[in-house]
Amino acid sequence: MSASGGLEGQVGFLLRLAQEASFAAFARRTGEAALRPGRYAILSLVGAHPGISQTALGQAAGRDKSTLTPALADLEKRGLLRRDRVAGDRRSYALRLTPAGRAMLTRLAAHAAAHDRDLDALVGEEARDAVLAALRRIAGGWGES
Amino acid sequence: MSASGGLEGQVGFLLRLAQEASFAAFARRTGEAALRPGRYAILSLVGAHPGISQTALGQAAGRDKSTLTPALADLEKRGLLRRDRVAGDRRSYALRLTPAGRAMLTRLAAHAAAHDRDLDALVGEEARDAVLAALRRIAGGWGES
DNA sequence: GCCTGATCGTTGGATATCCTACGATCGATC
DNA sequence: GATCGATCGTAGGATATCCAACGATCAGGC
Repeated sequence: MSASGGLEGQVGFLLRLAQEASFAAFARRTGEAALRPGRYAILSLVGAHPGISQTALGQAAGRDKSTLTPALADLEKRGLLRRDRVAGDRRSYALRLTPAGRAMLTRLAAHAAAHDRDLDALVGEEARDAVLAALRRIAGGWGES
Repeated sequence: MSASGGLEGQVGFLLRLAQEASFAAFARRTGEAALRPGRYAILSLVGAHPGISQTALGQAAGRDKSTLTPALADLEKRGLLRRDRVAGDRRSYALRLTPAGRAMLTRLAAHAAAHDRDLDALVGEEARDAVLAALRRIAGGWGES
């Protein structure tokens, strides 16, 4: 970009392209036609925090809580997750994976590990830590170390 | 993520968070309430390639051509860009910035340079090149070097 | 107990994305 | 010149995103 010529134009643009390419490669790898954006993150987070609320899940996922409404409905409909009302607080749901959800998460996690190795090959194991650290800083206060 | 535990879960997730944070910071910096996703990229690319077609622009921007239709209509409506039919090919438009569009691009480019320096401060000048190279590789065949 | 402010999750609306298909147009072939 | 395949850009549809506002519910203070 002759007019801009800076890192921002490039890093912002590259971040977007890299994010889309990474997700597309991951989706291809899983062969999961129904793998939609955020599903793996949701399954991972709920798996790691059984009983988590939708508000807390949204915060952990970096997504608006209203974005989760249809995504959770989809996962529930597919039998991968269930929502139970919280005792003593009829406003809230406790989210938990079903056995099918755990099985799906296990499969996706295996694909994620393989995807991880592909990314290592792309980026180089040495640069990996630097890239992760840089992304965390760019993301801002996320997992600061 | 206890279940996943891999780079993919993290790098994919981090790429998304980093991309959103970078754009949000850039938008705040420009103070341009009307700065919407892709506008800067479009202005930059059209500025650098006067006469470019919508199809070529979509390819350069990494966006579907149908995504550009409303974005270009918006920029045209705001008087920042104009679309002229191509002589000898009534299917195509030649895209060009207007003087107002060039002025807008100049302002945004200045903000982009400042944003660039902020990113340098976040990432560290030394890591910068490594990060850019890594993002290019992850993005796949984009500006391979 | 009643009142008030806060919270949870949903809904509606606006915007952005891609995919498919379409009409208009072009280029090559006969 | 007519035909056919390809291209350009648009439209429709589906999905994902966030923001604001809402109804139901909860907690704290009086």
